[in-house]
This record gives sequence, structure tokens and C-alpha cells, in this order.
Amino acid sequence: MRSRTGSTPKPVDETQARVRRKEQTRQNLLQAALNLVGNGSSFTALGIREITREAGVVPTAFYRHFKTTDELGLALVEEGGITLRRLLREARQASLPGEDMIRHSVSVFVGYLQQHHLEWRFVSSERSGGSAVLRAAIRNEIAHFTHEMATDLRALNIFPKLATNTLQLICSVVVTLMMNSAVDFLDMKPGQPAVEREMIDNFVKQIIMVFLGAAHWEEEPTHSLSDKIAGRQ
Amino acid sequence: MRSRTGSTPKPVDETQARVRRKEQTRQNLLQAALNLVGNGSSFTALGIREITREAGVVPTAFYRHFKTTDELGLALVEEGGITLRRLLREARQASLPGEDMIRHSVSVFVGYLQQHHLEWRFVSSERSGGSAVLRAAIRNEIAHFTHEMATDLRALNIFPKLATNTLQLICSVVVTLMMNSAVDFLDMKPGQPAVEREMIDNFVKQIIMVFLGAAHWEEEPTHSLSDKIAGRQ
DNA sequence: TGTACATCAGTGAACGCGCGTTCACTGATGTAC
DNA sequence: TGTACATCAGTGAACGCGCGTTCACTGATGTAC
Repeated sequence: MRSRTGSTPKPVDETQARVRRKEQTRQNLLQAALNLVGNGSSFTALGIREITREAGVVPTAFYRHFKTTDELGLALVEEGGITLRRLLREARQASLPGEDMIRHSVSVFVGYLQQHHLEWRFVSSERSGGSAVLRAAIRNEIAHFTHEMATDLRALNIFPKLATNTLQLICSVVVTLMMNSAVDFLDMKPGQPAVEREMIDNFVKQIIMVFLGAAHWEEEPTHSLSDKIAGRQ
Repeated sequence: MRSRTGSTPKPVDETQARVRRKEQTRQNLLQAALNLVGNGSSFTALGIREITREAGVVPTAFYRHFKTTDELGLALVEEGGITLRRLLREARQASLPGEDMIRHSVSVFVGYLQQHHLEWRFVSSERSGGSAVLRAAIRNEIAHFTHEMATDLRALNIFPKLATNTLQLICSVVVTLMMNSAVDFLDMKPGQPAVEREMIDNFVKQIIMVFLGAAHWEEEPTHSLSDKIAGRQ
């Protein structure tokens, strides 16, 4: 198809050799930064010379792609966020409501973590440790993510009685737990299936408890929940 | 009293001028690091010269107190953890169970945050961003803290039906939410009481929902909670 | 198709600078008698 | 109380090193005719 129209004069060709090679170098730089973070360095402490050395280019080549290391970090945040969101959206939509959906989503998440552990090591540490601009970008991704989850929960109609605001708070709790567990999963030594299973079980149990609380939440309640909690047990 | 026994021969006197002055310099170094972190630097990226400059001593004086910046970081973690644990233990014991206790604990916590915002900025960012040894120390403090909270909840007998393991998981959720909110509170611009009140309200609401889930949790349940959540609404 | 010129990703030398660490020192404080 | 010596927290000069950034360059790729 494409070869038939190959003779058409194209003002801009995305697959030009030069463009492709530049993109390749850019990817090498991003990957180099991730590798260094994976080796135990803190991204904040990475230098231009360190990154270009790992990527196999001369230090000054860095400036053809990014002005600062922060700019490189932003690119990493963006790429990571897009992939994860797509993945987890699919996970939620492919399952039934209730515990099964939770278990399935968690297992998809853990699988993703293991596959993309370098990206997540980066996001986890820069979420609160990086520069202000990087922190803001990551927080923004997390907010997007929380919002998407609330929309999905609304669409699935699991909690028809809850106000949107309440639903958002619940999703925020779950996402916070997720980010926190991610760090634990990443620091887990591999090849210990028993430990991994226990961590997943605990994580799922926590989420279920949050959803259980959500299911029993009543909007505009007696304004003091002490009775509610105390009265039940 | 003390002046009466002043002539007693003491082999080691903790209040010797030299000891006191050394301790003072040590505190200056710790405070200098916190100040720099408060000014937007990442602790991981701080250098010995930077810290000593801020503390008003010559670079080499650093080695009289710490071997590396990591060692200084560990001292900061220890001091911060001790203070917070003492404070929140008092907060929990001084209140009645239920929502009032939660509200009171949260307000104590937020007050503490505002007073010690530099320490917390440090702990929040190094929790996942710092060196491995620092991350481990902070995680250890958090675990201590979670355990203490579980013990208190057990003693207060709010959830008599719950297994210890379950209680731990609940406290872990609450502490995770707390650490997460801390970052939000710290990044909040001061002098906006309406925003602050809303953040506290949301935070309290999240904790109440978790406790509500805990109150309805049944150990060894039907092993599938989908019905439970779905059946309620 | 062939030629002459333009573009621009990556190179390599050079710079000034602040870093961590070493070392011998100083002088106030502490100790023994 | 007074004197002679020991301790040691903090000093200041010096070192070699890797950093970020500048600049003029090279040579493969792209474009116009």
C-alpha cells in the first residue's frame, strides 16, 4: 500500500533516517537514566555527564534533546503515567465488580511493576523526593489516575448511594495504598513467592476493608460516627 | 541542691563546657541540613561543604561529628521519630474513642507538622527517595509507629472482634494516609484556613471510612466479599 | 539520475568551579599533682 | 590555689577530580534543481 504511493512528494517524513536516529538517542538517554536509578542512584543526584556516559554519547549531545535533567525527568513521568493508566483501565473494565475485580486489578498492577520496575523505582522516589516541578508532574498523574478510577467506579454503579466527592476520597485512599505498596513490592527480594503472596493478600485485604467502609458509609450521617463504629461491635 | 554537692569529684561530667559546645555544633549541623532541605534542596543532594557553610563552621569540622551525610540523616530520622511517637501516643490516650479521638489526633498531628515542618519535609522526601540505609531507617520508624497504634487500639477495645493481624493492617492504612497527607499539608500555602479545614475534613473522613470498614469486617468470612459489598447497597 | 548546497545530531577540546578528603596546626578547656 | 601537661573541637591550606557549559567542528543525511 505504502510502497505504491512512495513516489508522492512528502514535505515531512516521520521515518526519515535522521529523525529516527535522533529519537533512538533520546530513548537511550531516558533508558540510561532509568538504569542508573535502578543501580541505586537517586535521580535527583544524577548528572548530565553520568547519563550521557551510560547512554554512550558525548556529554554535549545531551543538549540536543533536553535542557536540564529535570526536563528528562518530566519525559519519564509522562511516558510512565500513560502506560500505567491504559493498563489499569483495561484491568478494571475486563473484570466483574467485587473482590474479583480487586484481586485481578492488583495482580495486573504487580505484574506491571515487575515488568517496569525501573520506571516505578523512579516515580516512587521522585514522587516526594524530587524537584518541585517533578513532584508536581507526578502528583498530577496520580490525580488523573484517581479521577479515572472514580469515573469507572461510578460507571460500574457499585456504590450508587455515594456522592461523587466521597467516591473520589475512596479512590484516593486506594491509590495511596497502591503507591505505598509499590515501594514495598519493588524492595522485595525476588524469588520468594510466599512473601509476595502474603504482601498481595494484605494489600487486597486493605482495599476490601476500605470498600467495605464505603459500602456502609451514609451521606449526611448523624454527624458523629463514634456511635456507629462503637454500636456495631 | 546541685551547687551544694558541687565539690563532689565527678569522673565524667555531662555538662562540661567542651562537651556542651560540641553538642551545640552537632545540633547546628543537623539544623543546617534541615534549613537547606526547607529551602528546596533535596537532602540526598546535600554536600558536606554546603551543610558546614550553613552551620557556620569549616568543612573539616563535619568529620568530628559524622562520617558521612547519611550518618547525619540517620540522626535526623531518629530524633524526629522519637518526638512524633511521644506526641501522638499522648494524643490518642487523652481522647475518647470514636470520631472525636480521630479528629483530635489529626489536629494534634497537623499542629505538630506546622511546628516541625522542616523535619517532616526531610522525612517525607527521604522515605522513598533517599539512600537505602535511610529508607530502611524511616520505614523502621513507621513500622514502630504502626505497631504502637495497633497496641493502643487493642487496649482501647474498639474492635474486640478483630484479629491482631487485621488490626495491624488497619493501622497500616491509617499511617499510610497520614504520611501521604503530611506531604499535602506541607505543600499547602499557609494562611488559607478554608483550604486547610477542607483537607483536614477529607483526611478525617477517609480515616472514618477505614474504621467503618474495620467495624464491619468479619474474620474468616464467606471468602468472597463481592456479595457483601454488593448486597449492602 | 547527478550535482551542489543546507541542515543538524553528535564530537572533542577547553574553561572555571565546587566538591570530598588529607594533614599539620592552634588554642581553649580539662586533669594531675 | 597554682603550675605543667594532655586532650581535642575547630581551623585553614592544599590536593586531585568530576562537574556543567561554551564553542567551533565534522560528516552523514536531506533538499533543490
